[in-house]
Amino acid sequence: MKCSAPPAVRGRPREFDPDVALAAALRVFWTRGYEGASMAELTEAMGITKPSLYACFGNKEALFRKALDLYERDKLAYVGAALEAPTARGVAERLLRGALATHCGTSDPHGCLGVISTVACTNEVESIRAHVAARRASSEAALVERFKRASAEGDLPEGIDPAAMASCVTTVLQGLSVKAQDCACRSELEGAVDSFLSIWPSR
Amino acid sequence: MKCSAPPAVRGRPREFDPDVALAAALRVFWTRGYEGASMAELTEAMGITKPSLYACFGNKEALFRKALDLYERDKLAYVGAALEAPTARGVAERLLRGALATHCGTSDPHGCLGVISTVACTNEVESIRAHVAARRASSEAALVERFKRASAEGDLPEGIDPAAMASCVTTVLQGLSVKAQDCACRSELEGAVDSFLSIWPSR
DNA sequence: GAACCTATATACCGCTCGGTATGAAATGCT
DNA sequence: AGCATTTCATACCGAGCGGTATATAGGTTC
Repeated sequence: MKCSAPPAVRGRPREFDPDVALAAALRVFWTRGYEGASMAELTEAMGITKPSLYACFGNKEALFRKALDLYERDKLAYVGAALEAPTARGVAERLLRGALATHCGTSDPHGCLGVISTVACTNEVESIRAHVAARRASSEAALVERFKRASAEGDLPEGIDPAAMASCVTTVLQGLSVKAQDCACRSELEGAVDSFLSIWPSR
Repeated sequence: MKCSAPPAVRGRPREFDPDVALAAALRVFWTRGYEGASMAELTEAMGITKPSLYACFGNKEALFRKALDLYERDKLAYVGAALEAPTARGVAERLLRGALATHCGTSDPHGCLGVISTVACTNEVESIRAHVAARRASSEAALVERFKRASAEGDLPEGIDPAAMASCVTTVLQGLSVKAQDCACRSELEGAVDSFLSIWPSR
């Protein structure tokens, strides 16, 4: 088997890099939401024409799903890393600070693409909502497991229900995403995060 | 001056009740968001035709603003009432429980119309975002003042910044609105609220 | 070079969007 | 009765939407 080196493509070679184009599409979806992003805006940002987009990515929904994959892989990596913090409080702090950095930074659009998609998508694109909801559910389930472990390790006070506490943390995370979209000032959100962490129950 | 009793309207009388129609429009906006609500869906839900809608309410944006007024008057009354609770914790609890009842009930659409409008509105309808943001800002400012008073009264621990704590509470509120839209199960959100209140700093 | 394959560019499709012109129907005023 | 005025119902408007047909340009393989 010698199928490597030059991919040996037949026909005219593609003039754009799909990864670069997908990253550009992600920024548009992140800024406008799924329905707010028009094909015209997408193609312009990606620097390609509509037939090229459809040939390479399928259709708008398939493009969005690929963008969502990229988003979770690149921008939501902090979530997985946060779960490995040694204490429950450390997990919460990494999650909240990571959300602050990701959704309220200077180089990327503000807010969370998942939240935007969940809140904004209506009518026909319910499949996207379901897709995003499923991912979030699995992410929250992992946090619940992590907090159950923390509870067993005596890392959370006995009166605290791990699952409810995980739900509380994700609630704050999603609230931060909403506020990041219109407040624009990171300092206020940092205050909210600091407050939440300051009332975190000590073991 | 005898200008009362019969309004003495000239011309063909209107065949629908604007208040009822506006309430129906509110439900549509609440469910679909501003951009997701089409004029066809609105007119059908309101039981009137498009010319009647435009004659009575102006245009889609004006209709939305009137619906937003109705929403805040009818559905967000608990916010003002919450501020009159005797303690800061009581204020927070009334706000959170009120949000739960309003955004996660059985008779109304789930989620918060303000959050939906902020997150979903893109492009041209930025004026609506600004309008909603201004209202939320004034609401949050009132909460900050209330917490400052609580702090002065020794109702909040000294290490807690009232403004940051207010921001934290509104963050949770908005997070609840997001979760209410896709989780559907109120019990989980009650757990999040209970957790938050259970870690509330005692004076 | 010829055959073949694939990406590009342009123009176009049907559809839905928010918004409106037009004429008929229903009331109060005189 | 007849007129003025306002609402109602139907049909329509231009614009933008997601998606595509067609033809040309740019490559590899033989």
